[in-house]
Amino acid sequence: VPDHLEPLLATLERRDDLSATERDALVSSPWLLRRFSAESEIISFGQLVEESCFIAEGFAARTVHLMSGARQFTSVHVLGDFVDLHGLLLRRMDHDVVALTDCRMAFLHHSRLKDISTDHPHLWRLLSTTVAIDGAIQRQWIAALGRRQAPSRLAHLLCELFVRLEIVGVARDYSYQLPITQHVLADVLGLSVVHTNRALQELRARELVSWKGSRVCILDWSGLARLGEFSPEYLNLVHEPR
Amino acid sequence: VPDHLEPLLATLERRDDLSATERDALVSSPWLLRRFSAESEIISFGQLVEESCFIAEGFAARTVHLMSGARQFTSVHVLGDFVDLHGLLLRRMDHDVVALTDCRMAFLHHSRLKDISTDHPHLWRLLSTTVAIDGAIQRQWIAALGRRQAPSRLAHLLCELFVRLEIVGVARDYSYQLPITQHVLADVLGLSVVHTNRALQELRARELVSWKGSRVCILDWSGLARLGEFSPEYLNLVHEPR
DNA sequence: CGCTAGGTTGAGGTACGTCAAGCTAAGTGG
DNA sequence: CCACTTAGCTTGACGTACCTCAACCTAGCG
Repeated sequence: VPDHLEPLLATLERRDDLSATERDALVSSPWLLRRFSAESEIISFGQLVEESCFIAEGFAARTVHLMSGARQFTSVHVLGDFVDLHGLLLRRMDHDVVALTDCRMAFLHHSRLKDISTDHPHLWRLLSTTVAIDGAIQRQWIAALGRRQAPSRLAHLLCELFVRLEIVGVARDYSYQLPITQHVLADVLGLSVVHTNRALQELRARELVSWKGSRVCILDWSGLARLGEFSPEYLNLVHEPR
Repeated sequence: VPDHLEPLLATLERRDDLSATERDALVSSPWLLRRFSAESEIISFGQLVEESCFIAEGFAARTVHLMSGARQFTSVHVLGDFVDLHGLLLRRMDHDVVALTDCRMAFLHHSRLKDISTDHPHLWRLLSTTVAIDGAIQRQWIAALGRRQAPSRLAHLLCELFVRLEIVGVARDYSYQLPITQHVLADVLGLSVVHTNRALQELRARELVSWKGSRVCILDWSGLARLGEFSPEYLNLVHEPR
C-alpha cells in the first residue's frame, strides 16, 4: 500500500472493515498526486469538477466569501478527508476549497469513482458515510456558531480536531501539529482576529491547552471537552457493519 | 400518483428528469404516512433508525440541544424534503428532527431504499443529490451565522425558503405561509427572541417584507436578496442529467 | 541590522443578550 | 356577551460579548 493512501484507509477502517478486494480497488486506482502551497485554491467556486480528491498531507478547508470581503471557513479538513466527493453529485462547486498549509492532494477521476460505486457497493457506502459525517460536523458547528461563545467554540474545535487527527495517526498524547495562523483560525470561528486571540488566551489561562508555534497540546481533556460541550458521537466512531 | 408523493417528485424533477420506471419505483413503494403535531419529535437523537422519511405536509427542522438548555435548529425543512436519508448511512442519529408545525411524514423502510439504490442507480443518485444540497445549505448557513448580522441572516433565510417552497408549488407571487413563532425563528437564526423581533421589524421598516400572522410576503425581492447576499446557485436549481 | 508576518494589548464603539413590562388577539368558561 | 387567561409580539433600559482601530511586541529571516 503506498504511503499516501494510508490515511484514507485509516478513516474508512475506523468505521468498518474493508475486504481485501475493496482495499485493492482503492490501491489499484490511478490516483494523481498534486501539491498545493498554503493559501492556494484547490477547487474553485462554480468549477465543473471531473475528479474528486482527498488530503494526503496537510490541512485544507472549505470557504465561503462574502460581499464585504470577509470569508468564513465552513469546515476544516485533515489528512484522509475526501474534500469534494459530493462534487460527483453537485456538478458545480458551491464553494472554494483552499489549502490551509502546504498540501498534497490525491485526485481520482469521477469515472473511476462511478465504477467503484457499482462494483463495490459496500466500499461506496463507506465513502458516502464520510460525506454524511461531514454533514454531522457541519451541524455541530452551526450549533456552536449560533449558541456558544468564543472560548467554548474554540474548545470544541480543538477537541474535534484531536479526535479526527488521532484516527489517521498524526495526533497522540493529546497533542498535534496545527500550523495555521490566528487569522485563519478567526475565519473558522467566525470571530475577529483580536477576539480569537483573547479566546485562546483564556484557554491558556485556564490551563486547558498550550499552543506554541504550531503545536497544540491539550493539557486537560475533560475540562476542554466540558467547556466546548464536546461529545464525539456525531463523528461516528463506532466500528460496525455498514 | 398519490397526492402526498407530489412534492417529493417535484423536488427531484426540478433537478433532472425521472423516467416512468423511476417514478413507478417511488409510487409503488409502501410509504407509511404518520402525523406529527407541532413541536413533537419525529426522530430522536441516538435513535437507531430503520426507515427514512420525507415531509408530505408542514415544516420540520433538525435541532441540536445545548447543555445550557438552549437549542439551535441546524436546518429548516419544507414539503418534499427527505429529512433523514443519511440515517441510512449513519446508523444512529446525531440530532433530533422535530415538527415545527403539524406535519405529515411519509416513511419508507431502509430495505426498500436499499433496493432502490441497487435497482435504480440514477434515481438513487438524485436522492443522494438532495442530501448533498442539504450540505450546501448548511455551509451557507455557517457563513451567515459566522459573518452576517441579524437582518441579513433573516433576509437570507426568507429568500431561501421562498425558492425552496416555490419548487414544491406552495409559494407564488413572492409570498408563502410560514406558521412558526418568533421563538422558533430565533432558534433558527441563533439569536434571542427580542433581537429576532427587532431584525424582523427592520425588514418591515425597509419595506422588504411583510409578515402578518403566518403569511410572509416579500415586497422587494432584489432588495431582500441584496441584504441577505442571497444567490441561489448552491441550491442546484439547474435541470440537467445527473 | 532592519524588515516583516504574526501575535498581543488597550481603548472605545456596536450588535447582541437579558430582564421586565406592556400590548394584542385568540380561546375559554360563565 | 363578557371577564379571564394565555401565547405570542413589542418596547425600553441596561449589561456584555464581540468588533475596530491602533499601537506595540516578538521571532524569524534576508
